[in-house]
Amino acid sequence: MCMQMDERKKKILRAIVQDYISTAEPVGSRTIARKFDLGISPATIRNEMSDMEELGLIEQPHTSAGRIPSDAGYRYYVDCLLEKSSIADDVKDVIEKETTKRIAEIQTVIAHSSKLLSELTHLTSIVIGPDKGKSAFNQMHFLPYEPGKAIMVVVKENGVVENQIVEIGENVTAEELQRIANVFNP
DNA sequence: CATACCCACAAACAAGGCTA
DNA sequence: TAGCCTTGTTTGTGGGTATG
Repeated sequence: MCMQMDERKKKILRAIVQDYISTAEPVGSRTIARKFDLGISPATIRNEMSDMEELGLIEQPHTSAGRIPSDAGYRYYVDCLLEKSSIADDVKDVIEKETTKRIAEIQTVIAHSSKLLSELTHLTSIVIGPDKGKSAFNQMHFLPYEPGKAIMVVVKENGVVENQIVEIGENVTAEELQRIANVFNP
């Protein structure tokens, strides 16, 4: 599932994704060297970035800009670089009880799932259903952005990755965000 | 052991794009 | 338009390895 890549490339890709998510600006080698303290020079980072661009993990908006994560880069980040946490047993029990109920209509299932998620998380829930010509999401992750806000990263089944800043509660922790995402993810 | 070669890395430089 | 930021390329250096 995750292509073989040395640890240094993984660190650089993680830095690019995290910095791009927080700034929404292309990330340069010098920026990475300065902000993430990887113990290597910008020139070395540039060489690694060049390799990762060949692999299709990052891309360059224009000649003199930094790099941004490609769809494949986001996918790799979500699948291979993000650490997943387990769901608490009591939460699992609630989900299992609710999901075994017989519900005939799809709209009711969606509404019911959304309501359950909101009750479990005390947050706004979002349901994305498959639509003609569009794809459903494959994985979802939330990344803390600033107090009261998080970045929602959605990886669709066709590999397309979308992200959006969403409002959350002031006191929601990163662990809680991860738990919410785990409810959606397989 | 001495030498040659390869590889990784860093520094310096030129060039292109963006912005105030 | 100047200054800044970024990239790609070139060059030099140091460490590891192979060979005679």
